Amino acid sequence: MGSRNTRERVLAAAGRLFRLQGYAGTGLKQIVSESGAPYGSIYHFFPNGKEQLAHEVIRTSGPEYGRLVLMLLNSRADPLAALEFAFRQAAEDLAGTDYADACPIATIALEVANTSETLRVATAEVFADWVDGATAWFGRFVPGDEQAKMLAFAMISMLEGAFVLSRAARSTDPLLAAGKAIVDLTGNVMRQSNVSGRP
Amino acid sequence: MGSRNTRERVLAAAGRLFRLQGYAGTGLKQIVSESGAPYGSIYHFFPNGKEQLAHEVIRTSGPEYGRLVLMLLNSRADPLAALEFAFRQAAEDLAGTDYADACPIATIALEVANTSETLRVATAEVFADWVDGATAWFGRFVPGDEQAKMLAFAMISMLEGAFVLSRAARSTDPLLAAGKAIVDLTGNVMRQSNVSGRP
DNA sequence: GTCTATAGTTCGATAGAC
DNA sequence: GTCTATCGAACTATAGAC
Repeated sequence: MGSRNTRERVLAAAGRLFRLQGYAGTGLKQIVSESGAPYGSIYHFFPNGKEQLAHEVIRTSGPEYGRLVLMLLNSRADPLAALEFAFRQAAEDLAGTDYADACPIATIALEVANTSETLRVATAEVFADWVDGATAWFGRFVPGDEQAKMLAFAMISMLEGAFVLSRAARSTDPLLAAGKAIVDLTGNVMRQSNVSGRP
Repeated sequence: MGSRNTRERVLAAAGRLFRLQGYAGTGLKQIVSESGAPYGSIYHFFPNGKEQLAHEVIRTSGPEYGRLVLMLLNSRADPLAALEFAFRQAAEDLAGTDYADACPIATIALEVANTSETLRVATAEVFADWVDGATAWFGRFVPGDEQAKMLAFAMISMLEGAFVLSRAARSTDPLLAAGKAIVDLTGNVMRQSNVSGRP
């Protein structure tokens, strides 16, 4: 049966459209139209309608994007080179997709923060997992969980914020500046911990 | 005549609702309902309808928020204390308004980045003005326009991104961590420029 | 079980009463 | 000029044919 296939095509189309137009700005008709599925499929696979569909988009594309970023970070042995590479890659992906492929859940997160408790919690859990993963990654290079967590918050906030500015300006400058900033910040934290005292 | 008054009440209600629910998620009927204005007032004051209304919201609340942040930064002589104060104040404002009062145009910016060229350009211009203002502010403490501009991008990106995470988690932790990060980063840049060479 | 047709509501926008 | 009533087109959700 193409069931499983249809379900995933609907999810993929919904994810793409939510990223591009937001949650409220995307209609179910447009989703089935783009995925080539009949309208009834939505309520067959997602009985709770649009909210359940968005919930599954958040819980699939969110962790998926987190794994992608971690993979970029782990592709370089030097942490500073890895950070620089990850942000440059994010910038190239963004510019190469007509400034569409940024964070898959940020627009939804802002839209639903005060309108749907269910979806807000789902986005919060995704971000929390990202912070945990990034904290573990930074923990390999800086001592102390507080400093690693601070760098994790800084990196993710910087990435999310730079996505807002870069998409608005249709320029990779904010993302590249954000990459330089997190590289500088991380380098300074590493340097401070390697040197025990001051001359 | 209460005309001018009605127009501003509509603008205020629209700004409030766009921040809380986004652009696509807010209906014109809800805006006139909350502002107490008759429905026809929208098309009387904003002949181009919803898009023109959003355009004016962006071009009024955007610069207004930029001035607020610059005022917070200028309220302390020490730049690091000023940065720490501004981010702490943003965190308190957010928590004190049920996590509603974050950036007035970020949600709209993400929603319209690929759907309305007119509104995208409007948000881009607001962000560009913020970056210019912040670059001038940082320029008072670090030498070189490139470094000041990098810090300006970093500060604004960090603020915007931390707003996303803090609103989703209903926690001020991301904003406070972002504040600590930009303080550290700025302090390091200032220190590096005060010391001419390395031993 | 898969899909179509449609109900019921709300949207942005406008015509026309006053 | 100010406002009300309503339009046509979306929307989400569902009932029911096949």
